Amino acid sequence: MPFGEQPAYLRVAGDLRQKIVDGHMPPHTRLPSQARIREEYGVSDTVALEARKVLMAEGLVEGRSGSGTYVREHPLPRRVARTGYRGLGDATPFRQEQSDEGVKGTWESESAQEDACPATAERLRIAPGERVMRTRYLFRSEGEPVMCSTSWEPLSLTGRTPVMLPEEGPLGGKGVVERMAAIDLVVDNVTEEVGARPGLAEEMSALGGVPGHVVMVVARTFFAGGRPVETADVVIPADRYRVAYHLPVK
Amino acid sequence: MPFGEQPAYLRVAGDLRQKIVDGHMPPHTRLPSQARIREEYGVSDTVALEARKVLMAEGLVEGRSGSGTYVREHPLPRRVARTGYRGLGDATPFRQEQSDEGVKGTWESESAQEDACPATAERLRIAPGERVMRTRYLFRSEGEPVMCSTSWEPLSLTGRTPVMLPEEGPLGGKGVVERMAAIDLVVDNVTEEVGARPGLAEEMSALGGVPGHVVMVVARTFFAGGRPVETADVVIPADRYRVAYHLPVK
DNA sequence: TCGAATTTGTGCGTATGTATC
DNA sequence: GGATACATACGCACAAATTCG
Repeated sequence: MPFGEQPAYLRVAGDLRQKIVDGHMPPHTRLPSQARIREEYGVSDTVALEARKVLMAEGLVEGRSGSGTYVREHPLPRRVARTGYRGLGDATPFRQEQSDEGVKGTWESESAQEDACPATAERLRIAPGERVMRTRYLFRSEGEPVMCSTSWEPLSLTGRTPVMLPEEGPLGGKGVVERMAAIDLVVDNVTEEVGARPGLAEEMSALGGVPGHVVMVVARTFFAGGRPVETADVVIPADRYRVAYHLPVK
Repeated sequence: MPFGEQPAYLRVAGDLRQKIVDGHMPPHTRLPSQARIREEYGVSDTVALEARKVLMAEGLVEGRSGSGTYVREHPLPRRVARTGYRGLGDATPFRQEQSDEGVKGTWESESAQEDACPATAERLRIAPGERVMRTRYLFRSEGEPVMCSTSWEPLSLTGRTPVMLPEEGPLGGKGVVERMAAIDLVVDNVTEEVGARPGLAEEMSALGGVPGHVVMVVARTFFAGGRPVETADVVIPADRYRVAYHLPVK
């Protein structure tokens, strides 16, 4: 390989990538077969294979054994979890999207008491093993599952109050801010930490994707007077959505 | 290959992975060399190579040419891009981290003029093809590359002013807010849209990873009086970092 | 329905360049 | 400089899946 040049398989991958992002090879187009690549670029079988592997790892194409290698759809991600928390009832990212963009949303939930695991305990600043209310959500937009989340609330705060179960009673489904207000806890701060990783098989089957697709995980914690009152992990498929924040400067 | 068995390279990779997560091979341990693997598992050179590639793609190990393949530190994700934009000079996520966590950071940059592509034009609310200043950054912390970004500023705002080049002149490297203040543009708002996807080969080689590792992309736009003055894509490896936001409620 | 051709995916052996020790 | 080790590259073989006549 001549001096200062990039490896052949990256050069081939780069050329094919260009044609994909340029639109010369729209989604569902079949890439040249390994043999064709070998001929067209004058490279070996190994180089053609490695080039395809790079594009597959990047999620741009998908190999179908016996058939070919195809350009995948790259859907325009929609915004979700638009923040600013400008009003009551904006408690979950989903309810926000609902109000912000007029999307009809529905959700299912399931609550149960459990002992706080160490990670949850640290986020809620309680002792590990203390009782918490865990609620799992699956949010849908027009019937399609779009994200799921798990939230935890310390029972030392909500136990034996009307808002102990997030989705039941007069304030059921109203969001953390309103529910906590009902028991004289003024939610005034929230932290969100956004991470990303390959989706687990469980999550992706619930969200209608395939394992290995990238998901974003928003670890959100609500505070009332410096004290954590709820924390949640929101799992969002990254190929369809973005998490948007709007902040003042200074 | 016998019936119902997984590929040899996955079997070898699985065995090595077990030893790593079990703690039998703690961080900084050197893996058996390709030749040793070939002998110990009775497989070919290719299989040993593919097995190492799997572990590298999973981020568990890191190959150092001429030296060996080493178990990587288990990366507890650190916070980055802590927001709130509480003060001047907090213009880039990196500079924030610098001030927030006392991390010594350095960066390289390279600026050039170009025509705005349609996507950039929309974000800056200018006409496609209008001239912009593009600046590419690679940020390092203690020598290690941690994130990279590309920013665009309309030359209709900064052209023929002392702050046209972000990293030169008296305000070079001072951040968007201060630089724009110097030409009487008061930056008062910022939007950040967080997405995630598999990293491209180019990005990951710059960031010390391999293609396919998950990255987060923060699309940030600064506004002055409702008008976009700078937009940037910040690429952050998701296995090592999280993007943290702290927001008031209401 | 069968079978041939194509294509991906896996696997083997080898050779060479280059970084590190 | 020499030995070691990774990284790239070439050429080949075969199984499984798919496509198509």
